Amino acid sequence: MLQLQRKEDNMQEITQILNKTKLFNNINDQVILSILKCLNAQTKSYNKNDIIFQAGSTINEIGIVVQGSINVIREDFNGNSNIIAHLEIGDIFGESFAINKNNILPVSVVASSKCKILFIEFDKIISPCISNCQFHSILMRNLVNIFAQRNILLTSKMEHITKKSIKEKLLSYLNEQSLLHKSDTFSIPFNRQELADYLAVDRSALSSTMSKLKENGIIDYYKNSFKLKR
Amino acid sequence: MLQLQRKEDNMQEITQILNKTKLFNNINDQVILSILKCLNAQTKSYNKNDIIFQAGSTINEIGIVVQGSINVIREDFNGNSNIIAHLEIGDIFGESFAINKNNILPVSVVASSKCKILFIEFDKIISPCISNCQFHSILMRNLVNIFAQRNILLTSKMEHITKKSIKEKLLSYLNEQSLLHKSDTFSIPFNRQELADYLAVDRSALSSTMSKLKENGIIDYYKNSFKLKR
DNA sequence: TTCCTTTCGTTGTAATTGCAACATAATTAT
DNA sequence: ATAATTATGTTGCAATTACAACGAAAGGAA
Repeated sequence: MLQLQRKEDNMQEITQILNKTKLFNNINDQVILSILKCLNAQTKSYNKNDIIFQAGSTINEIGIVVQGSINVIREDFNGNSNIIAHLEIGDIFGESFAINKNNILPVSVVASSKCKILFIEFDKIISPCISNCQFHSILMRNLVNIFAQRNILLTSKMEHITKKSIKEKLLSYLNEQSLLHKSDTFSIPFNRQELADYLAVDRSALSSTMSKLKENGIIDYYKNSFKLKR
Repeated sequence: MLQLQRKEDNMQEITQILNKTKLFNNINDQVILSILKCLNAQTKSYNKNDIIFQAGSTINEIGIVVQGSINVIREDFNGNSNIIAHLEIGDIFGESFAINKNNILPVSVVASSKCKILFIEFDKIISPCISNCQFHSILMRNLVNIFAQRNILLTSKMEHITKKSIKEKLLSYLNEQSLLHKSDTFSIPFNRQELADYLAVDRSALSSTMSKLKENGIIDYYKNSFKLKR
């Protein structure tokens, strides 16, 4: 059963958590406090398995986990539910959907433990506040930054994954890394398993492909250090 | 050779184009004109093959195609260039990178024909303007909407594509469509080839998979109308 | 209608991949 | 140093897929 508790929380505790998030990046604690007031941010507490957002609905608030953890799940037509993300303290959710009431949630958000969520109305973030506080625009910029960053990551990942063979996927990724490092020699932030997961391929098949590429003199590598040859 | 021409354009013509774009959605022509002035938007003309944005650089302006067309290309380490997008009149580019000077362009933008680009400084969009014009926030909202929309599309596509078999990819997609239509019967906006491209699989292999699923009574379909059974 | 074009389904084959199982190397803990 | 754990490489096989080629069906145009 869903149980909600709405109460005035100690916002100072929450501030400690928020100042480590991307949304409140570059904003000091006192200012965070005043922004929270200005935005009329509210917290709600949930028990394990309580539904925070329901698939099929629309929302107008973004959520930030300030205690406990939550799962983002998708239920298929047969009722099988699938965890597609696990979010912990400091993580933000709902931002892509809260912005537009035409966006229907394709997933549900469920408390995976006793947790506390800070909600902020999207409208209040996006509209200049009455007092026209100068830090509002920093918050706004941080928000757009979060979107842009995720967009860049998703787009480039998509480019790699849509290639048809493991070889192509890998080289697509390595080429991008090479470009970003402006060098044919660079390190990547993944181990083999993580790289395989990122490229959505089997780890051993990836290892095998890498070996062949090394054998053919196309790449060289040791652990997570790579060199593109030719 | 790169040839730039900067001149005062007939902004009224451009307004006709802009009012059909997502960025200037819900903004009428006169207001667009005043926004363009407020943002000090500038146009530049390019000849075919001129470089508009160079990979490896950083940018602080978004671009909107108002004449001709452009290509987004990625060059690999061997110098082979790959067209990854073709943009036409009304299309926006650079928005994910202009927001943050730490974001290095992994792609180049090149004129694929004689073209004219409208540039708007991202800072001017994101910071409240001095005259605090009321439509600035609409523009801002439209921008964030563009980000959010693309995010949603990319995220769900990613979810489907990362599945390992064609069957799983297809069912993942169909389940989502079913959820969005809130029905087990629905139409999709793709023909077979487009669906195959979207899921990054071979068309005939997709057809074959679909036939088997129909045979096994898991789905039913006719052209682009589908029904999930059980 | 008839012709033409596009879309879709089917089939066979070669190639690729996932998977499991194991070997080896590297890292960490004791 | 030794043991335990983790990361990486290798191999064979079964399953899946891409690809090409073809034919049927559907839709449009003359």
